[in-house]
Amino acid sequence: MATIYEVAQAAGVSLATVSRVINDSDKVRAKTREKVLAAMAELDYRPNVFAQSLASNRTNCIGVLVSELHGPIFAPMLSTIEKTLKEAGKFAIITAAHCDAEKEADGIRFLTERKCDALILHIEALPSDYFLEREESLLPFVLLNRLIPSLEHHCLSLDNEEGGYLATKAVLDLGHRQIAYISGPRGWGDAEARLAGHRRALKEFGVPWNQKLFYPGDFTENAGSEGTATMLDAGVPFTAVVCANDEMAVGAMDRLRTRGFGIPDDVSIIGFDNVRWARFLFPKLSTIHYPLEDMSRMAAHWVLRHVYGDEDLTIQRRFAPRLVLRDTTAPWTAP
Amino acid sequence: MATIYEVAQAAGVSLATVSRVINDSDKVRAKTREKVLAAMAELDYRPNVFAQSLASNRTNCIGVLVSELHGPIFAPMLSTIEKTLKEAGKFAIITAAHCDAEKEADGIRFLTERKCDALILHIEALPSDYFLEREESLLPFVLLNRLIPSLEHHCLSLDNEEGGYLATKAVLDLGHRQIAYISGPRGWGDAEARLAGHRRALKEFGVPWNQKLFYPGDFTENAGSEGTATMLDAGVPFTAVVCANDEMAVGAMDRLRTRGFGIPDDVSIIGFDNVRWARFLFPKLSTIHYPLEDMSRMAAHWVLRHVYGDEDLTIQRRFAPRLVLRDTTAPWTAP
DNA sequence: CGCTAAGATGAAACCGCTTACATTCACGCT
DNA sequence: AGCGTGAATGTAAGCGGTTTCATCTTAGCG
Repeated sequence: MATIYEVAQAAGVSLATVSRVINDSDKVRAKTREKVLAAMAELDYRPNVFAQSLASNRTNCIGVLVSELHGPIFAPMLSTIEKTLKEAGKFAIITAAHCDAEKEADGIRFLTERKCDALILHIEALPSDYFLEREESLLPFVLLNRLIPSLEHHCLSLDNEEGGYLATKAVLDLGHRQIAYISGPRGWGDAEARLAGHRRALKEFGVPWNQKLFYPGDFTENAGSEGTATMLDAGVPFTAVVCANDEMAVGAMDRLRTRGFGIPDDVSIIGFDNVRWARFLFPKLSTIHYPLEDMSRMAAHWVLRHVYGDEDLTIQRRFAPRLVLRDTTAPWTAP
Repeated sequence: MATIYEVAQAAGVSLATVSRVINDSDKVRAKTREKVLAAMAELDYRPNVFAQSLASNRTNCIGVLVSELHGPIFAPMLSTIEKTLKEAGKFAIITAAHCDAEKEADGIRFLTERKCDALILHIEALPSDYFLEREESLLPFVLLNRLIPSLEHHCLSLDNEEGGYLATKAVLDLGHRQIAYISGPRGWGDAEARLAGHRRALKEFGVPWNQKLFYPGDFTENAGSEGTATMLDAGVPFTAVVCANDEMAVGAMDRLRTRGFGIPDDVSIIGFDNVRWARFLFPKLSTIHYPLEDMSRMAAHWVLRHVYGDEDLTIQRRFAPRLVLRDTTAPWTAP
């Protein structure tokens, strides 16, 4: 592979000049630039990324850390981030941390070692303090889907509470009053916020909280199924089940069906996230739309704006969920 | 950030020695090693990846090129590859090429510029010749899901023909004789092979080919839906539809349902791929299992074996699809 | 036509590490 | 004690760029 030195020779200039045309910033006479470009083309020259990064201490890489590479949330997220960055000539370095605090810290360390210009983080386990303590020392970072009070500038987040509210309000508006709820893991920000929204809706409609219509799930299909069975067996009848994500809604649907309930004739179901396959289900799943692509794109824009100085980009930090009514929800009418 | 030089000073040795303990290969006296490690810990030293790569011309990075980062095939594939490599202390650099020959070539160029130690490629558009011409000049590479005759060593592939055969045979075995087929894009290797398997099964059972029971799709849900409508309108009755992937099967199911057909009572459906949500559907989708995780892991192993010399790994290059019978297929009995 | 200043180019010092080769060290033997 | 030897360590030359600063052009102007 040709080096900058050979290009310089071929073009009859010094390496400094070649370097200048590579970083097409400095003043190089048009004629000289031509010569150099010609030589570069001739030799099929490609700058050595490592030498560049070593010398310049810049990498044009943005580190992206997520819990998993697969899954209906992360995969589209990565896809959007990568695409947006690539369009801006930047490159994403992706790593997975598997919802483990230590691995998340490792991941951040890894990306830092790689001298990324910035970090886009979807943190699941690391406490907010981690970032509060490091606001200054860490590379520039955006947190996707977390809202840390005094760090708002770094946070892009979905209003999960509002989403939880919208989901439950949707079935309340349809006349349901006996509503079961399957939550995400207790203690997780998203899950708690969605639950809080649920409770707010109940309160607003004057429906008392009933512990027997609550099941603490873990966002898996299995939890949806088990939770439904448990609540069915608890003896308190319900006409709707609100799930904190679509995955659990699938489990709930399946279990209800095997127990002989019609959806939505006997029981309405609503999920959360609006993952791609939600509309593949039968009946098509009503759910809360999580503007995942918008948020992912915005994370990339945040970096382009704040790290690379693209002033044209406007940054939105707070995102609103949206109700998507499909076929698993129906009005409730007294039998 | 501390440099190797400072570590050397702190430990009272030369940088060469520090370098030796970093690459813990060479003979360093145990006591010296201790001193150096202590100094490294003391200074919280992290080697500069770029300086290392520049000097050594090795990166510990494996380039991975796929069509998309999202989707039920690519996301799990990336996830598995990344995980396997990480466990071996290697790192994946991931890039997407969006099914475009030029972008695929760009992607390979990109990964080559980054001086990856090897390439794992899921190529969609680039012709086999590209690789035949470059077998020598390219970085070590594995092709996922393509079988190029004289390049078998580089190819991991699924027996798509056999998969196509199994799918159609499954419904034939159930007594169906009027079988519609929705294929993938004509000209794509996978799609053509699956179709060939379908035809082989038909022939084996003495069922004549009927052009009206064939619809050339494109692997999208919409194609499944449109294809089904088209064939329904063609006037040739059918009792089963075999789809070249699960996505199209969803479309087919939906369309059949809106036209008033029961699944599987009136029409059986079988897909291909066994994507994660296939069992979320109702009825649960019968399909052909694509051993995606096995193949992805094997791609990582190929690299560990052939590039990093891990002799313990055995490499399997050919993978067999497997029939997964669930609830969308039922025996056909004359009305 | 000569002088000046701005603009274009070049020389050389780094960036932080690896590695071939030279040097030193420690130790067993005669 | 002196020597030979292999192992441990040090020296210094890159790896391929960027960037500061000095030097050389060039054009404009009196």
